[in-house]
Amino acid sequence: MVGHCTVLYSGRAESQLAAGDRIIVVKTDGTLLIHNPAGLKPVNWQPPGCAFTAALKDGHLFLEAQRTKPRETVRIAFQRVELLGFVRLEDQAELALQGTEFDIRDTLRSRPELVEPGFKPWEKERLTERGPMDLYGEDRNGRRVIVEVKRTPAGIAEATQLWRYVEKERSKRGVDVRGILVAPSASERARMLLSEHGLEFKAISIEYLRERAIPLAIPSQPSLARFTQPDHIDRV
Amino acid sequence: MVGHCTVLYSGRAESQLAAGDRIIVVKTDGTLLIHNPAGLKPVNWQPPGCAFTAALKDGHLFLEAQRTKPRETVRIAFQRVELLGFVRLEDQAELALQGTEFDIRDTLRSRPELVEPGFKPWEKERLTERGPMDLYGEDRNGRRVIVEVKRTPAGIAEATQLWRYVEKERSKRGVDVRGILVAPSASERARMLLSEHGLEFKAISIEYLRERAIPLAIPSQPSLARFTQPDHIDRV
DNA sequence: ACATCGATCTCGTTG
DNA sequence: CAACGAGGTCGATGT
Repeated sequence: MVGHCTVLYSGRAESQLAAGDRIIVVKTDGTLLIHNPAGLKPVNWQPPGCAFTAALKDGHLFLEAQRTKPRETVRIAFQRVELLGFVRLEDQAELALQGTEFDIRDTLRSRPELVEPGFKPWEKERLTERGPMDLYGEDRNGRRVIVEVKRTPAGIAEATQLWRYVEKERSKRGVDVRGILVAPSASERARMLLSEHGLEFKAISIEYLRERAIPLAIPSQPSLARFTQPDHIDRV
Repeated sequence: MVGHCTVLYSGRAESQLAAGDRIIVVKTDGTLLIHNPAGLKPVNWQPPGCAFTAALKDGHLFLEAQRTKPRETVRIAFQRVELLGFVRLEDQAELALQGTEFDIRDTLRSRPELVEPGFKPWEKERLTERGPMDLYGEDRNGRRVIVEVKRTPAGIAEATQLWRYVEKERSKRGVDVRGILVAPSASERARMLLSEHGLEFKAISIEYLRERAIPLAIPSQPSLARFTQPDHIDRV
């Protein structure tokens, strides 16, 4: 739908939105999206699973989306409906995505020398009382090594995360536990925190890793052949 | 737009999406949204600021959205266009939102006794080399107090965040620095980490705080009167 | 149901 | 511009 409307939200927080033109999407799984003319994120929304009620009063359309757990309500009052389309959609396809942290961790597990020559990872996602460690193993000298992997530039929060794991492990096993933060880069403060606690940073090039990644099985999609870019392009 | 299409994404990561029916939204600020029939989040997207190119080839529509910084491309190949609407949207309204962490922090700053009787906060956000602290001040005995506020149940990450701030302050000022995590609740592991480092947890009720909140100026919106729920409701 | 963590996070703020 | 942190985060995974 497209229309001129006001929006009220009440639940974990509260919000009010005065009259304006918006794009509204209602999905069959109980999702509601209300989009401004600009911006990526919806100005208001409701996650899947909510119940819709609609009503007409004085020639105006009202739409309400309610969900429980938590109890939240979004109410739309239309002053004018500009466009209303109804389409039954069919979509079996699943998104194939490569380049996630998960991929990087798997690559490093099968090519541990990229972290450090002699590194022997024992486990990935080792669960501890301080949370799950990305990689856990030992170095060439038999010292315990905890590795935290990031696909984006690491900040102080990521350094702190590694510190959290290592500190507990050291208190249990003694000081002989190393911690390595593996990321494309690290902020100055992140490096500071690492060095203050005897932790290490290892820069990795994502592009380098991608070349060395275990080739992932991409679902066969003959239709993708259609993506050959055409010769003539019209600027919109 | 609504149509049967395939989607390729390449940029910070890579993705392929086989043919299916989707809802596509193109905004004038250079935003692209591609939505599955189900789910809140778009299956593919492009943030504001990208350039669109469109083309027809063999009777099929192709749409490409490209942005720089980082260089990313989303390409859509339509097998069939089910619906195409074009509307010029006008929207001056700004969302008014209450109940954020910012609101809670302001409430606690003007009613510091809700954190602890005798607590005297000094500044709103104290910027340090370990990041900005929510509240900083002293208790009734003149001891330094660092407060980290959360509006949602606190986990180990939130406890670690407070720990990060306090640890640095202690190393500079001596051990006499207190840290208090203020949140609706805290996980078992979060409480464990706090107690292991001499930090404290203070439970607050969001509802209680909302009642005591400084009344916020809600923008005058006469149109909101239209939100009176109608008598007759039709279930969709 | 809870806890933890990644995300093509996005978004605002601040230095 | 980078960095840091919130988000009505969402969503996926494991206990």
